[in-house]
Amino acid sequence: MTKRAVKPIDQTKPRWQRQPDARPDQILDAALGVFRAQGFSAARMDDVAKAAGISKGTIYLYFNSKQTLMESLITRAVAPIAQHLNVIAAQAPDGPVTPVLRAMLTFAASNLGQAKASAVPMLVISEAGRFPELARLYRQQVIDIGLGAITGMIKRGINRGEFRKLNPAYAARSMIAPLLMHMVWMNTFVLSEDEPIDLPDMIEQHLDIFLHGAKFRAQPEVSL
Amino acid sequence: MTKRAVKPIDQTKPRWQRQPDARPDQILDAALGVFRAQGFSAARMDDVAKAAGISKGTIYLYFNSKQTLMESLITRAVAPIAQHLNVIAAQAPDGPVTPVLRAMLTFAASNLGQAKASAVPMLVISEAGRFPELARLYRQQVIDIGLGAITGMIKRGINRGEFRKLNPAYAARSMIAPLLMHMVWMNTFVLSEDEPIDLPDMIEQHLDIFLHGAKFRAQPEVSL
Amino acid sequence: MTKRAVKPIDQTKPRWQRQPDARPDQILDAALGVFRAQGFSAARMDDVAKAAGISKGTIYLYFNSKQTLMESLITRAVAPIAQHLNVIAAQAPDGPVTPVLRAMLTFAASNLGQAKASAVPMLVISEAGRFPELARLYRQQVIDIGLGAITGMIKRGINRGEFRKLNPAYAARSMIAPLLMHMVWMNTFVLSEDEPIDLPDMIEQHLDIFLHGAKFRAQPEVSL
Amino acid sequence: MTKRAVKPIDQTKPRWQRQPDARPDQILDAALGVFRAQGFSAARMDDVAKAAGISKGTIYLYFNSKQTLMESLITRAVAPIAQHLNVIAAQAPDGPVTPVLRAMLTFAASNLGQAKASAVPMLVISEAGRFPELARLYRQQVIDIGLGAITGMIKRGINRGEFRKLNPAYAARSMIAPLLMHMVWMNTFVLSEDEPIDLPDMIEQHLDIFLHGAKFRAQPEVSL
DNA sequence: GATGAATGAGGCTTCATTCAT
DNA sequence: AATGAATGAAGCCTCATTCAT
Repeated sequence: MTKRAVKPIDQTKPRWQRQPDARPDQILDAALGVFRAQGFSAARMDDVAKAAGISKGTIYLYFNSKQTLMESLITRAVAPIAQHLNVIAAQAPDGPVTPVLRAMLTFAASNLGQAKASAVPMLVISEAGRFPELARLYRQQVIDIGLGAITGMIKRGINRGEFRKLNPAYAARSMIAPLLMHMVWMNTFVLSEDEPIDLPDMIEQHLDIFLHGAKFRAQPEVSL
Repeated sequence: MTKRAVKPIDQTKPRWQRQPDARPDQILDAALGVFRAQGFSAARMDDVAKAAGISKGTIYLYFNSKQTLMESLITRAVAPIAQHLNVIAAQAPDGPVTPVLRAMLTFAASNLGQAKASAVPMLVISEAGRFPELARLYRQQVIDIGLGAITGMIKRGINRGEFRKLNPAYAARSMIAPLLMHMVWMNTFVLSEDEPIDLPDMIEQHLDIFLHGAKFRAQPEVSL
Repeated sequence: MTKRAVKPIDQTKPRWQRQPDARPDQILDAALGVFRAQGFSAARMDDVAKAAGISKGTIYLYFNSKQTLMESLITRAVAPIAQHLNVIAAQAPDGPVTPVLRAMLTFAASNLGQAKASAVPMLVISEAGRFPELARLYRQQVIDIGLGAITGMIKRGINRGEFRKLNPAYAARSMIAPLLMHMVWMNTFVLSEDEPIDLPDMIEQHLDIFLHGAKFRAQPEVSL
Repeated sequence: MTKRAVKPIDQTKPRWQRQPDARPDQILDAALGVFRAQGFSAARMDDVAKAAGISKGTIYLYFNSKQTLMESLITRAVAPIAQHLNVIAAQAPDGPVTPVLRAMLTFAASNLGQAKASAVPMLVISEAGRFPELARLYRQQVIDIGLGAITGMIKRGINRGEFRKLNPAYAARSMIAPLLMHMVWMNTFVLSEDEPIDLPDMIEQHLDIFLHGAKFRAQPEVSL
């Protein structure tokens, strides 16, 4: 009496499929979407289930609790990023650092510029108060490595005389900050009527400003 | 949401109207602290009451709901900032924009560098999914004005030939991004064992890089 | 639209009364009734609340959990019994133990014979698997003291030559067992069509058998 | 309870009918162990399955529900006991009843003294509130017959002048109560540090007391 | 027959909100 | 105005039961 028999064709399909291998990722993807849209606390497990196309109980076959879901979400995101950052850092050739830095930031931008990729860091930022452990994990596994690679490259630039004498940690922040800002912006403040931001363009200009501004200056101009 | 008891507060006024006496501010201060520490959803009205040193029921004499509390919190923060930014923008003198921009960013940094001042924007960022209206309000009342002032100043610099031809909106982002990043950092990723960041120092170096990198270049160097 | 206005007279009564002092006992009484009828696990907090004439949430103002409710129930029952048993034991006069034992069992019977008084021990028996701690508490606070007093009295009877040489612990069990059995019986196996058992009569006869059977025999008859 | 799928089991037979092969007994044995340890409600079908070394779904090939499992458990236990009691009662020879009663109680003790044999009656006692039907079944098929046999024998003893004039129903209770008490004790209140109770010894002493106490007395002693 | 993944109703518990005092 | 006891809707989670494999 409650079932609608809209498409008799579908009656041959089973009500559900066994997918023990695919489920965890399927659930995590759904959770990511729901958590992003509503925040962790406000999100209901029912919504996650619905988004994943399964029943509420099934989630608990794969994750012990809502918290575990959140933790797994972040852990899952951390691993590949950390790995990739390490690869990039290891492959940096000798020679001028400017093109390397340009490549690094461009790569990061092409990555975090996508809504899905930035969802996890945004969750980390939003829920850091509730999940300090995960914030720490993300920091150590992702940020420290990424920011560390950039800071190291800047140091090398300074040593080579390519850049003037700068605080490399601060310079690294100056360099990547627009990327973080863009991430926050797109997830928080962007309005539908806004003129869209072309991230590659913005990053290119930012690099242009930054790299020029950072390079060695024989006689510093006065009075900026 | 379905029931709303009649409250002595004048319903025709906006809900975030400041009450004449000190209670509302006392409550909002408490709420800010609790919301920051636990997130909006996880925070309990009991905790807010305890932090304010009053009973739970008393909160409802001044605010209709938990949501209203959040809304009032952000609205209360918006007004003075917007006002102040307007004043600064209006007072900008003619002449070189570089010192003006320097002053603007330095001022903003000295402000948002404090934990309490950054609490509200962090809340907005964290709860944007749940309170898009408030994110919009904050954007329009604070960000658009602040970012607008900076963008305008950069435009003027371009027109004066002080800066080279840049996309001013992007340049403004390049300029203020480290400030936002610092805010996020301090509220999310900072660890107790970190070497502390000296915000004024960082901003000074950032301005040095940025303003040099942005200024007019007779013959652009090739291939950075 | 949902409210029935059956008796306009009652409209003057408040929907609920503040009774912070009376609540805990009120709730425990209700819980006892519900647990007895349905068993602990099968009982729903809703039912307890309904039986207590309050809302479900109110229970949690006074008890942390369903388990706590159970624990409090037993703890509440233990205290007065233990106390009373101690008093009786202390007041036992010197001289023949037979009348003392008779008084003790008669008292216990008049007490545990009532359905309400036996509800807690029956709960303990039923839920011992789930709450071994509570069974231990009941054992030590009630049984050990009560059984101990009887055992001691029997020992005295043996020493005085009033009883023959018996294992006092076993004899004590022989003596009180019908009481326990009656308790179990009334809560488990009694049928409406049964001829009712007159507990005082039964106990009297039991005492008659037991005390005669236990008393000193000059020359034990053979071959029973 | 609302839905019941068609099962290959013949629905016309009583639900507790023993299956031809070994599976049902295997499951019931497992269920008995789990129910005893955790109580009926707290026990999970998963645990029963694990204890039986099969999967959860398999249980439902043999039993329609958790309730049915419980029912079958008790029903299975009832049949052989009732049968055996009947045999004993039928074989009682003429002549003095005292040795017959002694034999009956000793037999019962040697039986119920074992943990496994007492598991079912303990379950009945614990879950009587939830399964009054089964309590009634147990009462009628086991207790009424067993207790009836003893009561009858006592009556005969009275008629023969072996015992004095007693209420036979009460006397039967006086006689068997320590056995029930021992069962409850071992399943509920026994502590590891207790001096162990030697059931045969206790029963022997109890019989000694009881049978002496019950026998005919020419001139009743005064003032017990 | 057997399995165990999947379901979904239902319980305990929390907490924003109400209201008698 | 203030309190805090009381409410009740709603969410997380469990687990008996079903069903595709």
